[in-house]
Amino acid sequence: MNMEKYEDELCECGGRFNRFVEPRLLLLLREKKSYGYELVRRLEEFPFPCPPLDAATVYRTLRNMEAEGLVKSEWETGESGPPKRMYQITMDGEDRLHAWALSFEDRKKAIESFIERYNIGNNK
Amino acid sequence: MNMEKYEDELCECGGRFNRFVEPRLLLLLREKKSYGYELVRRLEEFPFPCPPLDAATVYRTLRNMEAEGLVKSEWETGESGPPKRMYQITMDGEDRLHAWALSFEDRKKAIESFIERYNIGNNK
DNA sequence: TGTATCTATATGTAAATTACATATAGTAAA
DNA sequence: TTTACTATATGTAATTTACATATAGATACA
Repeated sequence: MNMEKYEDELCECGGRFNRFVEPRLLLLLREKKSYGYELVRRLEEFPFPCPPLDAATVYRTLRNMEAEGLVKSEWETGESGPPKRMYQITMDGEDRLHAWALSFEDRKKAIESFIERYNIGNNK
Repeated sequence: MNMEKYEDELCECGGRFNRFVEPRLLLLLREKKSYGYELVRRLEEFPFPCPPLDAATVYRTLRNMEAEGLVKSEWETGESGPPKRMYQITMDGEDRLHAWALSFEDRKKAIESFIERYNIGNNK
């Protein structure tokens, strides 16, 4: 654990990992079809206290999700700009999103209980 | 991403990583001095929706935390049983715990907003 | 025309977190 | 004496994410 890095950049987001890339992408794609470049920016709509995800992570996660059958894609050539790989959510993807939502309820309770226990012993 | 594994074992805890080992250990050690073997069991007091952490992770995390100055340890030989490495939290550790608590507030809000946005588009 | 910027996707590599397997050794109980 | 419990530790692998870099078409602008 390199904690200089941790302290400088990451403590404000409550840990480096678990940025919830998959559930956020699934939720955005349930709302409408989209593609990597756009999703990078739409991910910032969520008030996750983290710096923006880099594009590489988003592109790679989408490809992995497609390999699992959570989303599917096809190339779309518009009037302007380079072609986009358009993604849409599948039924398996909606099921996975539902599982994420359920687990988030539990996680919320866990965080609340941590905060409460922290406050009990806090003198400052 | 190996999602067979994910689905079988991990979806119920909202993701494999970010088990919050460090903040939970810091909170337990602020309450009282303790040692690895005991902490493994005390970690289960938290209602984190996850399977228990294995001992190896706890021992290794404690050593890493000591290398960062968040805790300090000394051997303690009791009347019975093998000697224990007793840990206590340092001032740096208390500061880190405070930073964790603050970030947990943000994370709670992020999770709430995710759940809310999920429910808006949910028809089931 | 050239060049810089924006759009868009992709791969290589490394670091950080955690899981699983295994090793060691003293102690207690059957 | 064999088994189980207490207690710590290391090796290795999988998973998630960060950072660097590459490619290439489209657009703006000098």
